Amino acid sequence: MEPDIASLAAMIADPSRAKMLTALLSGKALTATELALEADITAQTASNHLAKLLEKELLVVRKQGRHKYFQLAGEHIARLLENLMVLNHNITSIKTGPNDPSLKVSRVCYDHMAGEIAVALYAALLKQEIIIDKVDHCTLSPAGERFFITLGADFTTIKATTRPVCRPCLDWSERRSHLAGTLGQWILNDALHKGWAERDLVTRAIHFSPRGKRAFFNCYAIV
Amino acid sequence: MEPDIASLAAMIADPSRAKMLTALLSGKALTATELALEADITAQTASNHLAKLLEKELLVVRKQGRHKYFQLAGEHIARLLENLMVLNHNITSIKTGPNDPSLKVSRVCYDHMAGEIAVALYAALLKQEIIIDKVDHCTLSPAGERFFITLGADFTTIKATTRPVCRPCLDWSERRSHLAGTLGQWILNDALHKGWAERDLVTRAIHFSPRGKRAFFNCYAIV
DNA sequence: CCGATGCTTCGATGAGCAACGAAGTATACT
DNA sequence: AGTATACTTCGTTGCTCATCGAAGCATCGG
Repeated sequence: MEPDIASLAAMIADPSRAKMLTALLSGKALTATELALEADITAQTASNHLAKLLEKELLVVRKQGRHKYFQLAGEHIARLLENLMVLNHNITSIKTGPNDPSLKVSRVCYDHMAGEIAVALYAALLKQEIIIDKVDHCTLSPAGERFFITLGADFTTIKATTRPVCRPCLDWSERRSHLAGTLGQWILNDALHKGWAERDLVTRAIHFSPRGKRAFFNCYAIV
Repeated sequence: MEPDIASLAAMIADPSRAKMLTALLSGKALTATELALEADITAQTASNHLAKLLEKELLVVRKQGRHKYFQLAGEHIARLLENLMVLNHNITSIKTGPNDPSLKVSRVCYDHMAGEIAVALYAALLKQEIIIDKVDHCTLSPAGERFFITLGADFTTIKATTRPVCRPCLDWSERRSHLAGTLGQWILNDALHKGWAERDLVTRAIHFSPRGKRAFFNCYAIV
């Protein structure tokens, strides 16, 4: 028979679990109590939910002393969640984008950047033909690879995984593509590493310093 | 705040609704009673579910006399459902593929082909460089377009929509890509039109005649 | 060791909601 | 018109499951 999509969807259908999952979209590993706080429930119920999410393999866990660090089981789960956001966003809301303005400008999407700046970056990379776009996918051009090497990117590690290097990821606030994949990951890490931006300690927001933003825009020729 | 993915997921989380939705993955428009039968529930409860699915815009409806024909609201919904299938499939079952052997061989996925044959077709198109694959996307090569024109394809209509012409769609039984998009749609319609295959009247299965299968394999050089 | 912290198990409570029977509305067939 | 068919509305029932309090286990810090 057809596979059982209901039980998987049910994992996301509970509001508390949904809150936990979206919190984990930050890519950070969070402890059980942090997730309980995030979802506004007690530790007991959170424990219950987390057990279910583990059983269905939406999450993985790493035990460290008396803490348990939970993470999304992989990019595929993150993609599913973002997919749901895009669909639901298109459906329910007139007002576009998140209410929190800093989330709208720049935020983390699993392990890469999303939001206005990320969408502008994607457009800039396209314009310079660093990446080549084909409706719903993209590739890195040879010139693009050279460009990133001059920035200090190490393509032996970027290409080491089975994950694609470039992947367009639909931005639920902008409804346009931004860059995911290992290269998207590298760009975020690089910007953080160079001190151009910092991750918010509680939300998914990414805060650029004024200088950092100028440097970032200059580096990638974002207009 | 973050968008509300829970309520959308809840639509799919109910087993009866999930059955209806998977039935509609056939791409066919089904009436309320047909869907009630499919989900093994009475007409009243089905009516209830369908109202919810309409409200959340997972379905669209066309009224025709005393019948109401329901369809998926678009390819985006179909993709979401197939995504869920892939994930759930990878997670829960050891045995790969559907139990029904004819579904495993060939079935409809919204408006294109899926299953063993469709996966073999995708591989054959790749090998002949009719389509160019890049991990998670693909494009039609110029030679490929000429090839399909000799088969009688009309690219003015194929390219008329905003939908991509080629799109890889992960096959939940084979765990490999098959071809979606308007070209995937054309291939299915063409095969049906030429009498190589017929759609099952009740399930999503596609039945190739022995001659039809030979002709299909020969046409696309499937090995 | 002992208290504090993080997480889990158990049992009870309660709310949400899927399900259906019964009755109502709309359309079609003759 | 009159009956059958398709779908909807209403009210009731009953089950599932999220929630939390209480108590338990594990780990850390002194």
